[in-house]
Amino acid sequence: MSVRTRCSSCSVREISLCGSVSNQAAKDLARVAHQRRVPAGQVIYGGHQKAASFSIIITGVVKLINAKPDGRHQIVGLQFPSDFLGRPYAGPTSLLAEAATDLNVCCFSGSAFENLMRDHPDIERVLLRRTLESLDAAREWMFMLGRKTAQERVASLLLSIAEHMLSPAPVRSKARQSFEFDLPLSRTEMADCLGLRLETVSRQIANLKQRGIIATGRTRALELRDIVALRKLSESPAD
Amino acid sequence: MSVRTRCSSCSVREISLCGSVSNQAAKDLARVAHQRRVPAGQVIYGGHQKAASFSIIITGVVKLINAKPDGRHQIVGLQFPSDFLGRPYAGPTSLLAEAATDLNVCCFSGSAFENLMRDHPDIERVLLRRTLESLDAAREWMFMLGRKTAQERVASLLLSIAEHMLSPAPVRSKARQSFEFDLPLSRTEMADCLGLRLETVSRQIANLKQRGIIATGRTRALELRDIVALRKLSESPAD
DNA sequence: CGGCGCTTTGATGGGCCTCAACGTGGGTGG
DNA sequence: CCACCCACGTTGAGGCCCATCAAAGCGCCG
Repeated sequence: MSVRTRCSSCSVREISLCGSVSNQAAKDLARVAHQRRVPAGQVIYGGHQKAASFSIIITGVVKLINAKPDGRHQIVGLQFPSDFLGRPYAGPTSLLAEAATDLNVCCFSGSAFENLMRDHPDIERVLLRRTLESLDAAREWMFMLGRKTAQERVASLLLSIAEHMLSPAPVRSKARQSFEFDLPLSRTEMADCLGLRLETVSRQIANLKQRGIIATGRTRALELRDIVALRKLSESPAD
Repeated sequence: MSVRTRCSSCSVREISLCGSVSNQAAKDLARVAHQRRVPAGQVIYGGHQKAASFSIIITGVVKLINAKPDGRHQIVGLQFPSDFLGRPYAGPTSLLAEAATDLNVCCFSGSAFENLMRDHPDIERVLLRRTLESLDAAREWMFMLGRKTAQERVASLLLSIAEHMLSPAPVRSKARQSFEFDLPLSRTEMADCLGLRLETVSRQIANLKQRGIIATGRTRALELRDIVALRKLSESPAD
């Protein structure tokens, strides 16, 4: 299940935490790192489990879910390759991390990683930067949940996913006007991201398809045919 | 305008950043700190200003606003006494910090503080902890924006404000069943927090008043008469 | 074929938005 | 002192967007 990591061949090394810390810190991290595969649907960490572990996503997408006892829940974050996964200094929380797709992750045991954090301030510095960026992203997301229409929300989500799925290739690149990828989320999951119902998401996607702004293949395949129009729809309330 | 700080008499020292770092770091911070008064409505930092400064709130409340060119905006955070204010490693952002009430803040110049961060890893560690807590709070808020009804939202906001305004006295304390304080926000601002319209907020407050769960004085005075009922309403969709 | 999970599409209703009018309190200047 | 104003809050009436309920289509697998 776990194998020794070969960092030199890691596809996200350059842009992940490991690539942003000192050489010594990177070496120490590598010593306690193991690669793991995680099937879609598996919970990676939950509010109750004490022994948290930390990891870096190599391939795949993770949902962060805020779930309440009464059954309502809201996806409050998506994590993509190179993103750091885990909650240092964790207190009791209702947050749940679940694999949205099959994953490859680079995994660190909780205690080992926390010791390394203490020894290497630059790890903490990088985590601080990334956490601040997550906070910015969360606040952008909050605007969407509070103020955007259903159409804007769906357009925003598709763009946001596209930007992460296709990175480091920039979505704005003039070289191509069209982009294809597989959605990592079901309609239900998209609705859970957006504060909508799955039927509403489905209708909005149908609408975008009808306008020729996107196209969908059989299952989760998606093609963005008019990024400019999609970006416009993601920011203005009406057509 | 600015006066030398007397940390020994600071009312939030114990629970603020200064109180959580090493003695040496606290001394270095004190050397570059100045107290300032900020009138309600003043912008403390905005997306465009390069030279950010950092501060700790001593008294008063600050709104963090995500404002878009088309005029829509959403309050994405409230900051209370002892909270840290500022965005290290800031990039371009549409975020705006504005005084919701008159403030007393303890202010650090941007460059001085960033130098101190480099010299004292424990400052960064404390910032990381606080940023992670802000992220948790933001994700709780996201659930509210995505999934709660208007009534739940208003109840949640009143409770959240009460918990911060009355701290460190715990709201759950059995000693008192009723709590009074002045709301730091107008109806419009509350609506901006909750992703609602001000009329909706007004109606929900009227409803709570009618049930005897809260009482309002003439202006912004608020009394929570039945915390248990309010907490219940903040978590369950219907009555 | 038939069952299952996911998606799509339709019909209906409700919760909140929108627009509008009125009430209220605090400040100002005659 | 009080008329006036203005910002803010309250209350009412109507409509729209999205939730809800329902049913059918589609791809997959045994």
